[in-house]
Amino acid sequence: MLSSEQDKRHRMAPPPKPQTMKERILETADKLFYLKGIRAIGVDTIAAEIGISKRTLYNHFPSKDALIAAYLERRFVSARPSDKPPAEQILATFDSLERRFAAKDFRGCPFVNAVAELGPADRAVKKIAIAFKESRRLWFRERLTELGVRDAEALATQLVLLVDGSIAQDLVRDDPAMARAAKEAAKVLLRNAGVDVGGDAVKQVKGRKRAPQ
Amino acid sequence: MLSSEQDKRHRMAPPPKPQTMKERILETADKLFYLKGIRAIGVDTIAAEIGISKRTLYNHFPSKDALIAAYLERRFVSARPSDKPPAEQILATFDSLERRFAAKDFRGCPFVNAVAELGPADRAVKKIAIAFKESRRLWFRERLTELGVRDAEALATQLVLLVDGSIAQDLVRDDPAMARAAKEAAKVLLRNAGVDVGGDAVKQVKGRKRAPQ
DNA sequence: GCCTAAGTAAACAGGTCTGTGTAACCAAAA
DNA sequence: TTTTGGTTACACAGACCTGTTTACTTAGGC
Repeated sequence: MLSSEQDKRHRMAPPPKPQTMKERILETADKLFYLKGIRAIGVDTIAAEIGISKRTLYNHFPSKDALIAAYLERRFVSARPSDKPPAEQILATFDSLERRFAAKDFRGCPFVNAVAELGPADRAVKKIAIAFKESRRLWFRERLTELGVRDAEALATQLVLLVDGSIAQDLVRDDPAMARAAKEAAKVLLRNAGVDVGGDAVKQVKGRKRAPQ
Repeated sequence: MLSSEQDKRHRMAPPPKPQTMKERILETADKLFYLKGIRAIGVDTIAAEIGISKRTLYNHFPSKDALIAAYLERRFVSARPSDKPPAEQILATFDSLERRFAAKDFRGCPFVNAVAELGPADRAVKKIAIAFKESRRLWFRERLTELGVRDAEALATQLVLLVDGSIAQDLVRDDPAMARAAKEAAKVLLRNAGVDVGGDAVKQVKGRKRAPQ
């Protein structure tokens, strides 16, 4: 007989369930952990927020620790490649920071927060936090090397200090201007290293010259 | 144990007591809150560490929240006056940071940690954290003004970013070199503002010149 | 000697947390 | 049909938390 009901395989539109249960749990855990704090949120709260039973949550993650680890790993997204010139990419980092600060759901660096909350004894958390910080430092270093900066290693570290400093300051002060201050400081440091960041004369540049933009 | 003398100091209190019970509670709370985290330490643990009953603790502090507030206020020590030239004072800040990073009991900024742990909803904690950050910024600004720096306001903010950035980085990486990196960045920023920090030519200085100690 | 203040010990109330156990349910697959 | 697997609802264990209560002890000051 011809089926009066629709083909079961393509029956419903994705809107209600576009993602798997595991993803839904992770997404909700991310939101709550980040916004309210890892220790402040219990697994009950997460399950209730999604509307599932706690048992289901534990069917997907063996423990809260595993959920925390998955949360941090999910936050560890690598930067997308960009075709903009390296100096612009570096400075754009701070613009992006400023935008994030302005959002009302910004609550500092999830990795720093996790280490602060869970303490240094939690090796798993610390390990991924270190990996994240190092990856960002390497990202800066790569761009600086591209720019021909002599001591890219040291300058990358200094830029990272500005990033984390502005994040910490914004966390307590809620002042997106911290990102702009960091950007200005970064410009000075870059200029001092011979990078052309526009707006001012440069002491001396390594032989290679870059076309503006 | 090594604490036979220390024990005496606590036990056999000479007429002018070396410290009152309230101070002992605060000192212990400070150590544990800072090292292990505020949420990780219960009042029982603090009382047990001192060897007093929980009731005694509650006789001195009406609630754990009050103890937390007292802990943070105790951490809020203002800098001692110094007769060294301002530029040296500023740079010495980073040397002091490096020394603190090297100590094994360093665990980041207690105010940032408290905000990260307790969340933005805890207004009392956030308030004192903001006050502390602002006081440090003003300390920098004062010295910069003394040095005749034009935009002391902006530069003070940038120096604060370096301080907090190195603290955050050291918290996750345990790398005291972060303080040195911050110091080098600070030197560049100061030099750029016309301050003589030694070791390099200065673009242009405001009329006032300081004797190099 | 007596009184007061402070501390001790231990239980307790009422709450939260993580994680498990159990029985029922429901839909799709075999 | 029966089976299977994911889910729900709910109770529960065991631990820990803040804060209180009760009853007892101790040390000085009068």
